[in-house]
This record gives sequence, C-alpha cells and structure tokens, in this order.
Amino acid sequence: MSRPPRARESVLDAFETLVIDEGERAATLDATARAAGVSKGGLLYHFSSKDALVEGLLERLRVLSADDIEQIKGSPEGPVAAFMRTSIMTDSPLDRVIVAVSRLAQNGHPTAGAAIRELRVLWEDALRPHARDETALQLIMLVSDGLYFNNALTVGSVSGPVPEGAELDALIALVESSAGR
Amino acid sequence: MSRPPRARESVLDAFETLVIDEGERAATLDATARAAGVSKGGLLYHFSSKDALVEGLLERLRVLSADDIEQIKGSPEGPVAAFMRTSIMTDSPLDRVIVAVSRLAQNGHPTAGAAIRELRVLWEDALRPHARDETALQLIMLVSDGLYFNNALTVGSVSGPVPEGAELDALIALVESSAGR
DNA sequence: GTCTATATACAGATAGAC
DNA sequence: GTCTATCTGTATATAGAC
Repeated sequence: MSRPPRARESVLDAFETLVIDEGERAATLDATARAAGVSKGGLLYHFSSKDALVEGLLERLRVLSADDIEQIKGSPEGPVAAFMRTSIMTDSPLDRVIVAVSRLAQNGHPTAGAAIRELRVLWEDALRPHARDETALQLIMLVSDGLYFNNALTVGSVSGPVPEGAELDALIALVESSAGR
Repeated sequence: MSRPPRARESVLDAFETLVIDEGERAATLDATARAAGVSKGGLLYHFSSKDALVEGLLERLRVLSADDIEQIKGSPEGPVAAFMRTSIMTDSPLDRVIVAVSRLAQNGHPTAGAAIRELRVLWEDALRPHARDETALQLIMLVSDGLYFNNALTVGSVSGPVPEGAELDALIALVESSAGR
C-alpha cells in the first residue's frame, strides 16, 4: 500500500502507452524498457515477467475504476450522463488503462478479460437505480461499450468515429430520455 | 473471381478460428498450418506471408459484408431490427470474420482497422433512412458496436454478457422506439 | 501443390557485475 | 536498483526435394 517507486510507474506507463498506440504485439519487454528509458534488466527488476507487467496494469485498473465509480455515483449531472461522458474521454487515465486491458484480454490474457467484466458489473450496479428497467440498463451499457470499441479500434494516429461536443450532448440526452429514470 | 481451392479456404478458416478462440498472438503460421492439417510449407504456398493471410481475411470480410448489407436492406422485419439481430449472431460467418478482423486491427494492422471503419460507413448509409436523425443513428450504431465489443472480449470459453432471446427482443424494441422512424 | 530442412531474427528470461 | 551479456525457445520466411 506504500507508494510505488518512480521508475516502476514509468515502466508501467510506457507499457500502457505501447499497448494503446501500437498494439500488445509491439509492447515487448525490449520496446517497453527503451520507451521507459531503462535497460531490459532494469525493467525486470521491477516486473519479473511479462505477466507481472500485465498484473501491474490490472492493479492500476482496479484503483482507477474504484475512484470512477464513486465519482459517477455522486455526480450532480446524474450518474447516467456522467457515466457516458467518462466513456469517451479518451485521454483520461482510466480510459487509457481500460483500452490497454481490453487489448490484453483479446490477446489471450484471461485475467484481463475477467477484470473488464468485473468492472462492467460494478458500473451496472451503480447505474441500475437510475435506469428504467434491465433492458434500459443494457442499452446504456452497450452504448458505452460501443464508445470503447471505437476507441479501442484505433491504432496509431487514425481515430474512429467518436461523437464529440454537441453530438455527444445530443446522444447523452437521447439515452437519458429513452433509458433513464 | 474463380472459386478458390479447397485447401486455401481451410487454411483461412483455421487462421480465423485461431484468432477468434485464442487471439492473434496464438495464430502463428505453425499453429494455423497444424489446425488446417497442412505443413507450414503447404500453407505458404497459398499465402506467401502472414500479411497475405490477413489480406485473405479482409477479402472474406468484404464479400460477406456486401451480402449482409443487401439482406438488411430487404428485411421484412425492418432494417434496424435486422441489423441489431445480425450484430449478435456470434456464429454467423460474417460475425466471425468481423471479430477476427477487429482483433487484427487492434494488433497494429492498419488495413484491418480501415476495413472495419468502411463497413461501419456502409451500415450507416443503409440505416440512415430508417433512423430518426443522426443522433438516433449513432445510438443504433453504438449499441451494435457494444454487442461486438462484448463478443470480441471473449477469448476461449468464457463468454461476455450478451443478451439473448426475450432480452434481445426487448432491447431491439427499445432501440426502435427511441431511434427508429 | 505439398513436403522437410534450414536461415534469420527476435522475444522472454537468467546470471552476475557494478 | 540498474546495467551488460547470454541462453533458450519460437516466429517468419526461404530453398529446394518430391
């Protein structure tokens, strides 16, 4: 529970960034070490295997998502709107780690898939009181999943069709009017 | 335009299945050849590189999606309902190739990402006349994307939270009532 | 059209110096 | 805590026999 060493965090940052920007295949120990400005041996002091690196990202996801759930619950704009808005802020630390972890999940890391599914359940539980019924809840969740899917599809500089500004506001209003309570 | 040799197709099937079931990392030339029941040399006769294998899957996506667009347009149930229903039939040949190609896209294959985005535009164009407005159209598309995201998250035997049967019917009805015209 | 054998490169991980 | 050097396995691809 003590704060982790600086070098450890920057290695984890580098790994996350590589997974997001170039895919998990490109996020090798070598490339991660280079991006973090350490040697491969230095990296392996902090994370003794590639699995440990993945586990570090899962831990980061747990911490950031617990924060997010609390923020959503207490949002003045209403939980549904707050939830949808955080589903699209591509550059927030939480969104970054979600995209990275879902990439890992799709490359055969079962624990990563489980972590994403658990987070989805936490979100469902937080939003359920604010959804008209279970079908409405699924509509809200699926729109959010769709936003992540489009974010996750983007590799390198080519971005997907993600609504912004007034478009996003209109979408949130539509989801709230058809599924919110 | 002549029909492709049987062995070629079974190699492509094996590659697709491996990408879906175990992730693109596990879909090596070796594993693909083994699953298809040919040697690595035999595989490389039909697909001279891993990129050629990916290109084969993209070609399959183009063919199947052109069919799908036509079917959706002419559906008696209405295009929106037909579209959402095909977004969830995990075992259809089109859904399989979409999941496989989106996995490739997320592993740094830019042409795969472009192919998925082009397909999304074709769907948008087919559904636009049946959506209330652009926001409603985005709602429909994002719910479909969300269904794919949950399908794509599944690796191995652990399946995601995908609505079925009566749940799916209720979801389709809700989307139609709030976004259809 | 399909095979075996092999070349080349690189990924993950260990050992041990500093 | 960070480094260099090295081992081992495996992925892509080529060459050439059948």
